[in-house]
Amino acid sequence: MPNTDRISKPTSRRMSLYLRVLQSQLDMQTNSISSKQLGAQTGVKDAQVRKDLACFGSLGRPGVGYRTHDLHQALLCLLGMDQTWKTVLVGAGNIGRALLAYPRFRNEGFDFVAAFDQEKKTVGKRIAGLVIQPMSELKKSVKQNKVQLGLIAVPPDAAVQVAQCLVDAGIRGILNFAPKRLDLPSGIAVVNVDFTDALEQLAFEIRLSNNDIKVMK
Amino acid sequence: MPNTDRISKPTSRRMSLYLRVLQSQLDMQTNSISSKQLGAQTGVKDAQVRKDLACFGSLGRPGVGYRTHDLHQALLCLLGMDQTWKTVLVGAGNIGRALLAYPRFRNEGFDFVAAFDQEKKTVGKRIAGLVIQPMSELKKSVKQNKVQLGLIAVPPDAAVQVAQCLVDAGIRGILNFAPKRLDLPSGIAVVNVDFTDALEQLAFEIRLSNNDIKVMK
DNA sequence: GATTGTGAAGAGCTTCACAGCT
DNA sequence: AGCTGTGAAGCTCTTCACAATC
Repeated sequence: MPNTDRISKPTSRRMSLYLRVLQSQLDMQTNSISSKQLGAQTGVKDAQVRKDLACFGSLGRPGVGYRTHDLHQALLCLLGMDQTWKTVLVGAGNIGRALLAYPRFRNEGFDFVAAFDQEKKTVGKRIAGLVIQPMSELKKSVKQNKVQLGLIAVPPDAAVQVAQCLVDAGIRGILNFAPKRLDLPSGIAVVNVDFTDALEQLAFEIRLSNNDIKVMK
Repeated sequence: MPNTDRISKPTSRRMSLYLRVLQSQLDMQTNSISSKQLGAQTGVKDAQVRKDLACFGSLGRPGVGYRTHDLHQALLCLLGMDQTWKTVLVGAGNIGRALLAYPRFRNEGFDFVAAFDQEKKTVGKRIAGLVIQPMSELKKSVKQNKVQLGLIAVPPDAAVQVAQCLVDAGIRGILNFAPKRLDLPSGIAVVNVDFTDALEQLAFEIRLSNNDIKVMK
């Protein structure tokens, strides 16, 4: 039983990285993995890896490392990948449709039970096995199916309203692809994925390495 | 002329948030904005906003705030949005096609000059005004067009190879949508966008707020 | 009166280094 | 010998608080 109080955000992000390494290692029949190896494959220092994994108690064995199977199980459980998460998609535009079809989501326990869109043209179409429903059905569907997660892939102006609707319907967490800040009650988890943000970071970093930021009027 | 030495990663991320607020404010003819207002709309404390903006020198006026126009210009410039970035897409699957069609990219100065895919079925198709080319053309095209940015949206196993190819062709930065760590020479900027990561963070946060992490064998 | 810019304090994260275990 | 777990040191980021400015 991990001491979750001490798991910081940076740590939980790295946990995802460790999990990914473990998943590729499991196929290869490796019995153990050391903090050094894990670190090398994730770009993290070995001491940091050990600190991160300390929340699992004494999982590693000195002189050997961590049993891959046990560590994999522990990470799956910690990151909530040992259960199925009922999920809905709101917004079936280009991005939304790509997300619906993203095979990795289904493989990792995210079960899309419904998808919604405002456009009459889109409603009724079948994508990745789901028929797109009108927004008017959203609240009812989330409640009835006890959906826990919502993916928001609508234009920024609609995002706040959609989020509120999901929260009213009893959702627990939102993955937000709209470039818009969602100010939701505590108790509702929000993770933002913002493509423009990411590209701006990239442009900024390139300029930094160029020593190129001079023009500032 | 900002002192870029002191701009930390957390700060540059928030700069993107400030820029977004400014862009919506500009339309509304507001002359000035205070650190308090900026903070309220981004979820950042006012003192933090002022510290972040300190790299621009004395841009703000005590008692008044920051002139929206000047701040907007400064942020555009800092984040590299005052120029056009020649960009290629590698991988024209569901995600790749959605990215090509994402209108925000074009609006913010990212100019897609070419797109590539391995699948013969996909090559030759026209998406968002671009004809998908075979991978064999990638290196030549990047060199000839002096492309600076690459978007990688290929399966994880192919990502490393594609990245190497882009680097060899002289690219400056990579936005990586493949769930795979890219270990590239310093001087090449990499920003990762990992959907599975994001969903794992969400699942983890929900469990945290549930106080639900008990089972750990 | 309102707001900036910033030194100093506070909080948090990472790295070091080593005792202790296998 | 090799590796973990961890206290302590070092570093970075955030928040506070207030003099200076408009």
